[in-house]
Amino acid sequence: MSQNGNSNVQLGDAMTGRTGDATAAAITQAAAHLLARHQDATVGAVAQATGVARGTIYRYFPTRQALLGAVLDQALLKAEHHLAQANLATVPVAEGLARATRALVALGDDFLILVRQRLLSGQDIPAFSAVVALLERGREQGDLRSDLPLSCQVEALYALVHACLRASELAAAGPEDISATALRLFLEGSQPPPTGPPR
Amino acid sequence: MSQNGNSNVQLGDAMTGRTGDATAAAITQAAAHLLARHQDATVGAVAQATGVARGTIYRYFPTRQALLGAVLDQALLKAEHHLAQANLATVPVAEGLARATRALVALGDDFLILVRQRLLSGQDIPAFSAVVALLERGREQGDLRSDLPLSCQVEALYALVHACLRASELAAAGPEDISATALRLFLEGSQPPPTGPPR
Amino acid sequence: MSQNGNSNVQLGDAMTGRTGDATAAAITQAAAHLLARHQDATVGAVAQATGVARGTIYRYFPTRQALLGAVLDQALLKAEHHLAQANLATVPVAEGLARATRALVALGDDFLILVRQRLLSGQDIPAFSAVVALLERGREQGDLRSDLPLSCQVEALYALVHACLRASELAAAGPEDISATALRLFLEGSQPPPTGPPR
Amino acid sequence: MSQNGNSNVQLGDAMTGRTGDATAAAITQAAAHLLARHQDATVGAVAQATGVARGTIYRYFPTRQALLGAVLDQALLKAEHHLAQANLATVPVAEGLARATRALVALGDDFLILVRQRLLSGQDIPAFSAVVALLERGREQGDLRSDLPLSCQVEALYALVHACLRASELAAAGPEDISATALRLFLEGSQPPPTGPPR
DNA sequence: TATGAATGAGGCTTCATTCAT
DNA sequence: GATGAATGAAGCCTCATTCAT
Repeated sequence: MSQNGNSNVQLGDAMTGRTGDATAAAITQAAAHLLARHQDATVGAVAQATGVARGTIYRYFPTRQALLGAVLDQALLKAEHHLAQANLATVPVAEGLARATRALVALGDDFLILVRQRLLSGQDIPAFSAVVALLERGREQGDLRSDLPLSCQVEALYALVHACLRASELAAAGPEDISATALRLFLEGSQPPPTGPPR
Repeated sequence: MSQNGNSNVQLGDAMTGRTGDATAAAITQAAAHLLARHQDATVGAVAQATGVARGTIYRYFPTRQALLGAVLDQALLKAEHHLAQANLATVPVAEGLARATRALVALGDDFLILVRQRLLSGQDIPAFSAVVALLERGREQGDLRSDLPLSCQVEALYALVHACLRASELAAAGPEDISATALRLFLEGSQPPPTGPPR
Repeated sequence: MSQNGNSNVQLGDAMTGRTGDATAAAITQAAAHLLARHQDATVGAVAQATGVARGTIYRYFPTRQALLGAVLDQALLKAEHHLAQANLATVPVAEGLARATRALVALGDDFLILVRQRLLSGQDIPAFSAVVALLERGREQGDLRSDLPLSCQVEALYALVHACLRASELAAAGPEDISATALRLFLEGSQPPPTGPPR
Repeated sequence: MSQNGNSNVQLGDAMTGRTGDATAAAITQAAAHLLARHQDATVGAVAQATGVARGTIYRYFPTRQALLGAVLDQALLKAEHHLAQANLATVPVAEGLARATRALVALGDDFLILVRQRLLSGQDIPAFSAVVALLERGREQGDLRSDLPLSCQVEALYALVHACLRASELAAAGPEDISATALRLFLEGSQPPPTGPPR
């Protein structure tokens, strides 16, 4: 599950009623927000954003790489959770694509992180395998065109979600609008609909 | 013309034997190649990729920022040149889009650099204004759907070119295939064609 | 009080045990000692003289210039303090000159630093304005000759203190001897006293 | 004679009528002017001030140190020449001091260079030995006070010449004024003359 | 446990020096 | 003989990491 082998401490602190995990979560969350924008955010910046001292980061994550790994793990976990809840394999392709797009948009920062990781490592993100499987099924069943490489369709979907996420950051659009736009661009493209206005 | 479209080796001045310009060009070219992939490429890495010592970089570019700026300027210049040659404003929208896509793909590394710069600065790249104008014209003339924000369509086009460039890096596809795929995904989307089986 | 006149160790905060101030003071002190001799002393040299790592310098002074500025500021502060305590304006000129000379000699390294700064910047050191005022008063009251430019007399006083400080560095003379010699050279010159041995 | 062992080439160029020494002299002259002000002037600055390329410097001086040595040698030579012409040993002390002061002032940049060198190396400048001998003779013959260390008097004379040279740089005074002022400050000090107004 | 001080490796930049033309 | 390109050693600075409190 964890592709980085990070297993955070999970000791309940009976005294203070505050778990070490709460701090760790705050750190990864702040880090995720920064890393979604600057892949080279410094440990000091993460500490400042979290509101703790630099040294505290190292109490929870032995190295910067470990922190990055934990952020990735958390993003993966969230992605897996969202996509698992979408049950992509059990619904028609059209409905599955709508759910998948909504799920990816809902990931927000974590989607950006995972996609960037994909770009850097060149490897597929395991958490997205359900999406790839959905596209494959769509091609087999004739719901999606199959005259273009699958990999291009995968990239296109991610890229469109990314683009709409970014474009909407300024436009103050809600997640529903974002995912709807991304999905329509993915399926129908930018040509005008052949007959009548788009449903 | 290479996939990068970089063909600026200007050796061969038998009179003076000056290689200064050639060295500067080699540096920016190597830097562009690296920066298209790692925005934080080291000056040492650029030097090594160019095959010169670190100090030599500073003969031509006083600071790292200056080097980055030169790479950007060169990319802008090339983009302007390619797009100007495409005469986008004088042809039908469909043909214009085909030309624009081919031009963007031909930019190669420089396209990646410009798009990343756009992402970081949040500002439009002036060299791409002809493309934006083309999309606007398409929307006005009914050649493109106008029920989605223009900015999303702009982002989508760039994102699809980017995605196809990247996807093809492994697939060893030629620029013609890349641009054709990007254009089809942009116009038609991933739905199967309405009538008859694909091709 | 040491020949350098540096006595700014401010330890002793038993509560917090903080040593930050002490480290900063140790750094500026070591830097002052080096800079009094080599204006181009390396940050590494300062670190070594202080007994800390190079990076530690940057905990306290963001840049080398900031360190130099802090050393200068400290020298100015000490000079102002010493000269203020001398009450030059409230005593006869002869007594004032004796006090001023002793104060300048007591500054030690800091005097050298300020004088060098004066040489480089070409501007007057504000902390020395009381000395200039004293010389002016002496000229007006007839206690000092006024047939030579004031600026030359100012320079002469500084130069003689400087010279005697330097000359005594090898001769292991105490500050009293140094300031007495400088004062006599300044007032009486090197001619033999007209009648009888010098008092 | 040369304390640095530099013996510059002295080949007459029959073709061009220009000796290599002319270039070397131009370089040392420019270097002397810069080094009198910034002891850390770069080779590039010297080249620019001379109006030649950096590489040309290295045709005449194998290293930066060699160039500095040559500048020093030239300054020493000039000092020896000026002081030898002054015949200090053959005239009364009073006249000797006047001549010595004029000679030192006449050295200009070279005086500054030699004095700085003295300060850095801590060793006496051989070219100034005639001045030291003159001061010693003055002390023995009762023309100069001997109740202060000789070294202080030596330092004082140099310091006063230095101070007056510097003070006059702004005041646009001629060498005669400068040396007269320095000499009076050295001999009589800053006290008002005992009887009657100064000449 | 959390903090802030300290460290040192590595990146940017300058500049003395060498080399080919 | 003169030039400008190229090099590499150091110096400045940042930042990941360790340590003492």
